Amino acid sequence: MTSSPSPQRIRKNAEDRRSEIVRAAAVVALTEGLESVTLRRVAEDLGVRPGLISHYFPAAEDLVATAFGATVAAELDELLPPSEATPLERFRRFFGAAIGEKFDDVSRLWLNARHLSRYRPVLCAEVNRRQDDWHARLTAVIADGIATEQFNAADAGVAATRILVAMDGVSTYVNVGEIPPAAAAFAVTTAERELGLPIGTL
Amino acid sequence: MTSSPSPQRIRKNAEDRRSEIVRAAAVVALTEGLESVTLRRVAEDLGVRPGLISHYFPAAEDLVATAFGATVAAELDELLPPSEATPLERFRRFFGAAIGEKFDDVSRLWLNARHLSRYRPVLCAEVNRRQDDWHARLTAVIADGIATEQFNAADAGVAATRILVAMDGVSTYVNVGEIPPAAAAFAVTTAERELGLPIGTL
DNA sequence: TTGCCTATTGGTCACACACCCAATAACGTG
DNA sequence: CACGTTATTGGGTGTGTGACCAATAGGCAA
Repeated sequence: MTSSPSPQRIRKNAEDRRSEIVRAAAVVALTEGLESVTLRRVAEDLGVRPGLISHYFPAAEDLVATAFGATVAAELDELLPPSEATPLERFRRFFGAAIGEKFDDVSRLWLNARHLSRYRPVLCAEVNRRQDDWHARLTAVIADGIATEQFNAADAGVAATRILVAMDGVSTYVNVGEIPPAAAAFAVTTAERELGLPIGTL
Repeated sequence: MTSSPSPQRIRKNAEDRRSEIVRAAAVVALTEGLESVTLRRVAEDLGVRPGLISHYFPAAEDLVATAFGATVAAELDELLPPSEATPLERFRRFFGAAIGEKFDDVSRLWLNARHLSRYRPVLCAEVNRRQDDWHARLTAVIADGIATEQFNAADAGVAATRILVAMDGVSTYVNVGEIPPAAAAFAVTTAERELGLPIGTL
């Protein structure tokens, strides 16, 4: 006698169920990629029928975009949180956290999303939104540093853009073997140069 | 009366047929993405049965990797051909050609391949190979420039890596709307700095 | 010309996907 | 307690994929 397949249906509050779905989708997105975020896959993880996911996300693409957005927003808050610390300290924290296994997963996710944006307009819009969030948050920190004369840069927005481009360039290699040291250091080096900091500060 | 579906079978030399298949797959890869390189799709483009593609590429993944490799190799030869020109001229030609619609397609392809490498080991190996080709070719040009004192850089290989990372960073945005000017200029700026050239040289 | 090799066909199989819909059961409200 | 809303199920449809295979026919060599 196998354990009962628990055909009991548990009815939850709509909002709770929805966020539960998004959370499960986000886990799949982060660990296995956005292509693996399917109605079946998420339903299976939640021990629920695929039709239920369809009920909350009539178009599967919306779930994918939402899962991406939720994951990336959480990561931004973790890497560059609102804080009383000095801009320099915040940057140190930022680059300190931006290494290691977990960050690689997020890099993979960005790469994934940027490629998939080619085919999925909803995801594309979400990527643009989150990209702008990052740029704005980074620009604010840099502007603060310029105002307090800890940084030396002509234009905070331009500096933010360049730092982000450098980071995106490095994370491009996340799926293809080892990242050469010269490439890995490029992001930090770029930041130090753009912010007018001595080498080795960050 | 529709035109006859031409059920006549044309038997070609194996090598010719094979390269014909790779060429068709490369076109699909460049215009519609590596995910669209399927047995059926390529067969349809050639007016042939899917089984025939299977005959030449028993594993579909091999065709995908081959199509990517062929496309990228051709692009490298076009952008950075063996030449009698000076290193500076070759760089000017390089960045001159590295803009416009066609190059965007190649950027998309790289992004595509780098993401897909996450799941497909054969493609991953091919990406690494082509990446090394690019790095080697670029390093050679830079080393030439250093030897003839047109460039000023400590390490040709490191300079090449940094320039490539910057370019990859910029091309990251190819699928997501407009590329901000500050980002677009970053690749050229990086090259000028790494090669010890005055701004605006390239 | 005969006969072999294999390029090529035509079809099938199993799988995974999104989407749709009718039936059902849980929950809140009267 | 009865009723209506809706979260949830179960199943079906259509499409796309790679892989596999037996039968066929084109071309080359003896």
